[in-house]
Amino acid sequence: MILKNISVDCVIFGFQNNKINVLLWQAEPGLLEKFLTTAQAYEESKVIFEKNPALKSDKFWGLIGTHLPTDEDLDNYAKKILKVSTGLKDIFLKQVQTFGNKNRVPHYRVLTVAYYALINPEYHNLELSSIAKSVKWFEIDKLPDLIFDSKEIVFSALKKLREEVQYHPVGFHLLPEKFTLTQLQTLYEVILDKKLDTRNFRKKIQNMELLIDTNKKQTNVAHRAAKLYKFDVSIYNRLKEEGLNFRI
Amino acid sequence: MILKNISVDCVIFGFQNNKINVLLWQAEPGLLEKFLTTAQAYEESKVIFEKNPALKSDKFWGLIGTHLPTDEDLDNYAKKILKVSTGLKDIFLKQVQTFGNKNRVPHYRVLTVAYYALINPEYHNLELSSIAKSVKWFEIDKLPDLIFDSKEIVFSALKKLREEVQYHPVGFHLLPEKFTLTQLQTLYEVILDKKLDTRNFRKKIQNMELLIDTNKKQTNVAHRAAKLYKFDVSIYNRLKEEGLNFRI
DNA sequence: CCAAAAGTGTTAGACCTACACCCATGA
DNA sequence: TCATGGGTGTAGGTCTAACACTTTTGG
Repeated sequence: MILKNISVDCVIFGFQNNKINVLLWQAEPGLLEKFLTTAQAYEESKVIFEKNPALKSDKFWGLIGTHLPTDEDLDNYAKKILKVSTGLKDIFLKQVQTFGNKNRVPHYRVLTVAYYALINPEYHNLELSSIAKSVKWFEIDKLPDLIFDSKEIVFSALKKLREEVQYHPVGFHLLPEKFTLTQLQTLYEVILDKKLDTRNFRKKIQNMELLIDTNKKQTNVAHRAAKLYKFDVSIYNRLKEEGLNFRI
Repeated sequence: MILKNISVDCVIFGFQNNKINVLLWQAEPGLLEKFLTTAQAYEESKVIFEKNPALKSDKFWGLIGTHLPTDEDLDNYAKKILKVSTGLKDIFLKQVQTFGNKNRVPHYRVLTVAYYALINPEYHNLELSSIAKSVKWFEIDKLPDLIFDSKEIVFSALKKLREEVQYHPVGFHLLPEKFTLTQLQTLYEVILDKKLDTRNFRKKIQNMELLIDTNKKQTNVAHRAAKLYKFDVSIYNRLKEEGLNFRI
């Protein structure tokens, strides 16, 4: 059984071509089989699809999500959606907000609990293939037409990320395991939409002692190869609790 | 009609006797009439009450809230709950999080969208009288037994407040319109659970230029009377957007 | 040897921390 | 005149902002 009045949607962010990207899908009842494990849940969801032409149109894209099955914990189910749509677990995932205006979805009263996830680019192409026809990355400033109030949800999630990134070390989740300081700086510049001073940025980062030099370097670049860093998990965990000050 | 799977609960914070207080109630179907305007919504809610003995017990207290009627916007309905339970509008109110573990409420699958509100002490006694027998302030560290996972919700809201207060000028909503710097400092000390240095605190606050001297003073105090300040609404609005750094 | 990005240090000003005494008021 | 809390300044250290050139690499 599913809860007809509640959906769980994930705003999945990636960082590619120096842009924030969002993973969207064109949901089809066929795809839902991946999520909804009982035949009944699947049938119930399908009925909802039939009633909303926008859900089936090729013109509209939507956030990855489904209605919440009655036998699933909320946070866990968001994780499950991520796992199925990207093939990944242990992804950074956080509840954004619940959207509940009464006319946000035509024909039904649906509250959407929105989450945002941050995906490491090493995994951007993994597993998407299995449901690839209708799942696609879009640059945040070139979003297609989105169903219902999904655009509002995406920008609320982005706003939340932008806030979060200033006070907690979450941005790192958008980078590969080993990254250069320039990649990190560009990431912050893109999220905060602001140019940063390279020397000051490096000093600030290095004072946090969050980064570990891997003693490796980029290869095959037509310029001086940059050092690769990873981040120190224990200091990361401490900073996550205590907060940090990244107002640069 | 109400949405049986969704409730809206408010964690209402006040600041009294130099403690954070929370407004709780012992809900009775009778009280619900104040919220649920159609007879049908009222009846449906009553049935839910009948099934959960904890809801009716005198031993347990709960957060102020009800199930969400189908014809109410989510955020607006939270405001309405506040209005009815405290008699006040234009209160600071913010969504905290949605709680959705599957067994958090016995017998039903209910997701709770939690909000927190900050109440100015000038209004602490206003209007409570109308439903007074079952609505009461409790100090945060002397909470009674709470139904379901309400205690977890209260502490999540407190954690959110504690974070919020460091980066946005929200704490002021817990003070009367005119307040002294010592009151403000005590408020921050209580929320952050940390002693602050008076001289440094005052310098920091005054540098923000958020406070306006009202040219008034306390009266009838057995010590030097403190100046009364209010805060500057335009600077408040700017800081609310830009954020501030109150990590003291 | 050229193009491209990596990497680096200093200075001036702002802000933060720690710390102790006098002032105004009502009882 | 006493008890109570209100109110203030300074010095040392740390953090921030602004700023330009040299290094390394592959082609």
